[in-house]
Amino acid sequence: MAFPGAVASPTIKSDQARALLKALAEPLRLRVIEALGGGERCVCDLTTDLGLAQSKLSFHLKVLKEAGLLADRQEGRWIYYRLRPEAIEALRGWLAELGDQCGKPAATCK
Amino acid sequence: MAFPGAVASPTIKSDQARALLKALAEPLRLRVIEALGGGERCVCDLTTDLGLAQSKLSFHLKVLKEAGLLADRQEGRWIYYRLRPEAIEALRGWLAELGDQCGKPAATCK
DNA sequence: AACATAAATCAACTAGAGTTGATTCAAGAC
DNA sequence: GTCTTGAATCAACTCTAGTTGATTTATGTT
Repeated sequence: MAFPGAVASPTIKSDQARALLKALAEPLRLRVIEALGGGERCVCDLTTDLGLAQSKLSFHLKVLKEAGLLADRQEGRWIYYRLRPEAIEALRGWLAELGDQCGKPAATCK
Repeated sequence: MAFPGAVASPTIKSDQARALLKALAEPLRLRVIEALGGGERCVCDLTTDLGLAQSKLSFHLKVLKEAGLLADRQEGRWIYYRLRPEAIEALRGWLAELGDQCGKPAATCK
């Protein structure tokens, strides 16, 4: 579980952020994310939409899900994946903190 | 050059975003970024601060620089690296767009 | 000039991430 | 029950990213 007991998520840890970054930093996975931007889709549709081998897509969906970026849902024999915008928002928050580190009253910060 | 002719940067492309994500998604590189959060430092200080082999650090600094996250400056025989907060900000902006895709009047978005 | 030091680069190696095709598992359909 | 289909899993392989130690380049010192 990527966000154990997380509801909103003002702060995530460095490790969680890294998992999100790593998951997003892959061309195919980014295409999957973008494809799911338009809404929930089943794996079968995604394979044809993106023109990917089934096992390949399955591998990347697993990575994205484990990072917390996707959620899934079963309906009959189809499995639907959808984006978890909270994850992206959490990453944005983390980046904001990272950016704010400098600009603080730090010693050598000029 | 990571941001050709970029000044602020309301919008970066998917490829640039991926380069940033990939660069940040590495434990050592994240440590470098955090170390530079306190301000500009020379390579020699970073090696001792982070306890890294020189060539190893040099490799990662190059990746970070090519992604646009760092800038460097020479002073005598020392080379100082500093954070480029614009890059982080650009990534945040890109993530915001990504998150906004859903929530739009898209067809199957429920 | 010779020497010393900071940092980048290179070649050889290692390890991890992604791919491939086959197999397995589960949920209908018949 | 058997058959079909959607999706996950697995083992073998490939490829890329990162590591290592040595070398090179550049700057400054003596």
